[in-house]
Amino acid sequence: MGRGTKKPSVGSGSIGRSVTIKDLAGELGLSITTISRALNGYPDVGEKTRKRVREGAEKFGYRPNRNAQRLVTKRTHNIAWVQQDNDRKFVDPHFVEVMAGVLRGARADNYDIVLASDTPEHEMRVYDRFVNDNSVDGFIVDLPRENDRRVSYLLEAGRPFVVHGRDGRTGEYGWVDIDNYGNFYNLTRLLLANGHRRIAFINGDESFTYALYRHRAVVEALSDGGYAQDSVKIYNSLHPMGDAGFKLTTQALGDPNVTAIIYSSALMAVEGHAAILRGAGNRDIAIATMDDELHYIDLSPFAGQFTTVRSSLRDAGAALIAELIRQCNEPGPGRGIEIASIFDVADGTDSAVLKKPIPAKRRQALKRLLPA
Amino acid sequence: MGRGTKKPSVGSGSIGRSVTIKDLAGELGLSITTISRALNGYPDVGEKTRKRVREGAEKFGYRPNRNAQRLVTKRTHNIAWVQQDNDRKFVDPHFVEVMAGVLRGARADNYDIVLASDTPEHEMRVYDRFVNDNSVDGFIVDLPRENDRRVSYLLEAGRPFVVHGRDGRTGEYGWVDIDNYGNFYNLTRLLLANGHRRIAFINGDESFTYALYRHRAVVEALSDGGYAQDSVKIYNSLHPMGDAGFKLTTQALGDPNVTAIIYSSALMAVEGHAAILRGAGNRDIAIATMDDELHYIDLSPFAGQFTTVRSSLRDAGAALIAELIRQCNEPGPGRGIEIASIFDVADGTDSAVLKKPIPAKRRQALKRLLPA
DNA sequence: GCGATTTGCCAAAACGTTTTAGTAAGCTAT
DNA sequence: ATAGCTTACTAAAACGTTTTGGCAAATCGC
Repeated sequence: MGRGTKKPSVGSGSIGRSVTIKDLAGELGLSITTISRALNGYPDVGEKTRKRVREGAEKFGYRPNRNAQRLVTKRTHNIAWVQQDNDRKFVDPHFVEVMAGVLRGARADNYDIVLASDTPEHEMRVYDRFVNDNSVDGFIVDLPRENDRRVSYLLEAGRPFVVHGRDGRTGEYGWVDIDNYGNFYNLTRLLLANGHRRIAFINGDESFTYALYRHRAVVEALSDGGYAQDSVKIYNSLHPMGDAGFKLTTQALGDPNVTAIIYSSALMAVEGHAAILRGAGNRDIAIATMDDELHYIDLSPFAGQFTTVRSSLRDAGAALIAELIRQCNEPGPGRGIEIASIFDVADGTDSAVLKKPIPAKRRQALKRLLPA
Repeated sequence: MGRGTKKPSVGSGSIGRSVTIKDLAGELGLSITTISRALNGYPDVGEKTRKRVREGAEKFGYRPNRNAQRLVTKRTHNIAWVQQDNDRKFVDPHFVEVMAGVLRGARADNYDIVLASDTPEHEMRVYDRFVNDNSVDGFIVDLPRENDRRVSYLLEAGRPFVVHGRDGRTGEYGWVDIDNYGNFYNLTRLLLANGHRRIAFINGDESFTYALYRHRAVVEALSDGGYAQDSVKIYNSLHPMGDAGFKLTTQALGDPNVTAIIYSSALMAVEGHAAILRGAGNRDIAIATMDDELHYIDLSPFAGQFTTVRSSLRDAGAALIAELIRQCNEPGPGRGIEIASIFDVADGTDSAVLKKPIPAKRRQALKRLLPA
């Protein structure tokens, strides 16, 4: 018995059933317990036996069935990442960059990413499914809004998750973010200090916190410096990519007094630059932009021309998955991680103002969630 | 017995173990067989009972453990998609668009996408892992090269897979592709017929078949029409995004006789357009480009100005997953699916030439793999 | 040389489903 | 009334691992 109790696998074998731990145990004359414990590094296996098992596994092509492992260990080594299937903006190209970092980090710890999408109305049922069907260990949450329902849900469900960005709530949860407020506060101060009195700010969709905080930062930099609120005019690109930079820049240039434009994304800055060349080639417009180090938008030709705040989205992705895996391994609340940003000011720009700290009361509003 | 043989779940319950089929069976006074068969639509369950089970499942929040299901059914409803972690070009932004289509299609059939990456040297070990550990039902293969090793491997392994693009081999495998050859053959003919005698072609990385076939098409359109081979100069952007369009366009404009530029991607066309405005604003350069309907590059402002060949990458993604799921359900060889493309010629362009078919011998070379 | 400890291995239970192979009860036709 | 059929349910096996608890042999201390 044992051998022969089962129909022999059909045909060429390439598609036949795979070799199981029982097969390997049979071949090596060992128990399945020993195979399992040998392969999983338990100390109660002799070194000779362990070697024999390793070689046998290699020779017979034994690969543990992932589903059986998951069933018993209750760990899947899978992380869910749910995208909104929104007709206007399905997935942001910035997402690709974050994902590159996430995938690289995941690989190091043998995790995979499970991607799914649903419409905004039904988005939560995907979380519900993943929370309840034991198919993932944790979640990545993207593009948070204030008091994001996904965060509330996952906090309630008690599952590991990390947010890329902050959702503004008080209380502990895992996030990875840059200092959106500080960066745009400083960018605004910098332009003002350099004499710009009419600035356009081409921001993203302010229903997302990253854009909301940037907006607040710009407004508060004005009031803190005693400048008129109409020193900055804010344009929003709800669809933050595409020709938005081009169109909104053209619109902004309609005001002949504008001398500087701040962009929320390098993608828009590059398009905006084209619009400036086309529509206002004779005007000298200063460009300041967030630079997420999108690998497919090379800003190097504009070095010295644009003022940039640089922070790698790929690094953010790596930090996201690292924190998430940490949460999967050690129970307890999630941690917040702030990623550094680096200023590169355009040639001829006086950057002395950057050395002055942002007023404490201002910082506090958004810093309160930072780890101690 | 039944009730009480198990420790009650601890505390608040939110993080407690989830309700199993056995729990539900106990609550409803039915066997687990009946629960399973009721929920899975088997006919040998009374309608009253089925209703009671459905409502009970809802009430107690029963969700089948996915890993247990997968273990016994040997179907995961997961599809693997492996990305190359290549420092230069991790993931192409076009990828996002395809993924949007794939995710939407996957959702309809309750599939999820499992994403992983590895370096080019180790790429195959990821396929090896997925082929052998029972964690996915099939594969999506991206950006094929000629005689792609991934295709060879999966064909050998006998696993369902679909290639986005063709790898040039004879023999049956699943793919979804546009007619790269035909589209660029026609684009070239069109420009030649409209009097352009010096054309720049800004192509992608020709180690990928999509770009290779486009190159061949352009060359053969010249020879078929009896034009000198130097009527077209080909530039390659190994890194097909970013400022490549800008730089290569600037380079192409160095030849004062150039009157038309063909782009392999709208992303480059838009950048190239900026370069033309900047560097050759006074010259009249015709632009023709592939338009993949990238949602974040809106070409509508250029309607009538650019000649485009349009085909939705999102639709391609939907076709990819549909064919893959078909393969998972019915054994047998994969099918090839060609996605339609639509020409929109720039205002004032004579498009009569497009009505003439491509010479049969030309078509044949690339058509041989099409389904009958 | 003998009891205690350590080493190296294993049988069986458990994980949570689906599927197989029934069976008992209720009908139907004669 | 009974053989046969249908309906509605179920016990038990199976999927392929990990983990628990144990046990025999080898080693150690003295």
